[in-house]
Amino acid sequence: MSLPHPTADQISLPIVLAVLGDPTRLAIVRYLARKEGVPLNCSKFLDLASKTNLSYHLAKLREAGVTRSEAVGTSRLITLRRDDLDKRFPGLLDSVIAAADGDSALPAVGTSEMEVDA
Amino acid sequence: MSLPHPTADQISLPIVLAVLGDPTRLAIVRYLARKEGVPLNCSKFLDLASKTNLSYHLAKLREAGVTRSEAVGTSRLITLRRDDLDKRFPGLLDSVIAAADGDSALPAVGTSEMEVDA
DNA sequence: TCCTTAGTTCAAAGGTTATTGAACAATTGG
DNA sequence: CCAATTGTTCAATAACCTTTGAACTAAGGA
Repeated sequence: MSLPHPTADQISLPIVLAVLGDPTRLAIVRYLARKEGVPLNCSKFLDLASKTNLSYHLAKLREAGVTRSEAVGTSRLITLRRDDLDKRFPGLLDSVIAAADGDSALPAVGTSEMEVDA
Repeated sequence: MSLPHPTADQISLPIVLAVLGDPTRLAIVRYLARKEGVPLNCSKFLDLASKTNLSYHLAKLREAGVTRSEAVGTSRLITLRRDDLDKRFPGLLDSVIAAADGDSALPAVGTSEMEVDA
């Protein structure tokens, strides 16, 4: 873990909610939840935003404590901080993801290129 | 119900999350959840923000579909739209409120003047 | 009718957010 | 070493958010 992350107890509910309130970031989190346990690099999200913009949104998610980013080579391996989020806000992440999955106004996550590699 | 409200299926998850991501609005929702069933007028929230500012935040909550505002005389009676939120996003509201209650960084809700009248 | 109470609307200010392209750094493979 | 790959930083822009005070509307009571 190379980049600055908040500790579990520094994670703030209003900030988490505000960060998840952006459609691009919510899509990133849904994507991560689908592939839970598998660290993904930024390029997996290039269909959601430009490279520059992704860097911005991924930093927001990391700073809020929603994701963990580890530098490996020239890549960043990104994972959901489910353990810390569940400890801090039990049930919240699951109900947000379930709500997103049930919201027909949001694009379905996990089509075509999700399966190109594991 | 006099003011414009979204229908249940117009309620958008990202908008709800973004709206709840503001500390003042989150406090209002916690307050409403504590007094669930009892319609509150705006003056009940004057310890959270100025009258003008409250008008702004309550409009945001109403437009997002989080609250219902009914005009009665010169008052607005405000209630949580728990029925619609639960139908649309099961468990979300409860986990947000529980998370807020468990977040020691947020001020405790429902002290002193909550009991002045029912 | 006049005043008070309850809340909204308006315009302005100041701040933050999202997005972009260009330039940059760092690692890795040839 | 050179070049490609991955991702970040910077500056700029446009949009949106929050907060404020002053002015306003609408209802209710004396």
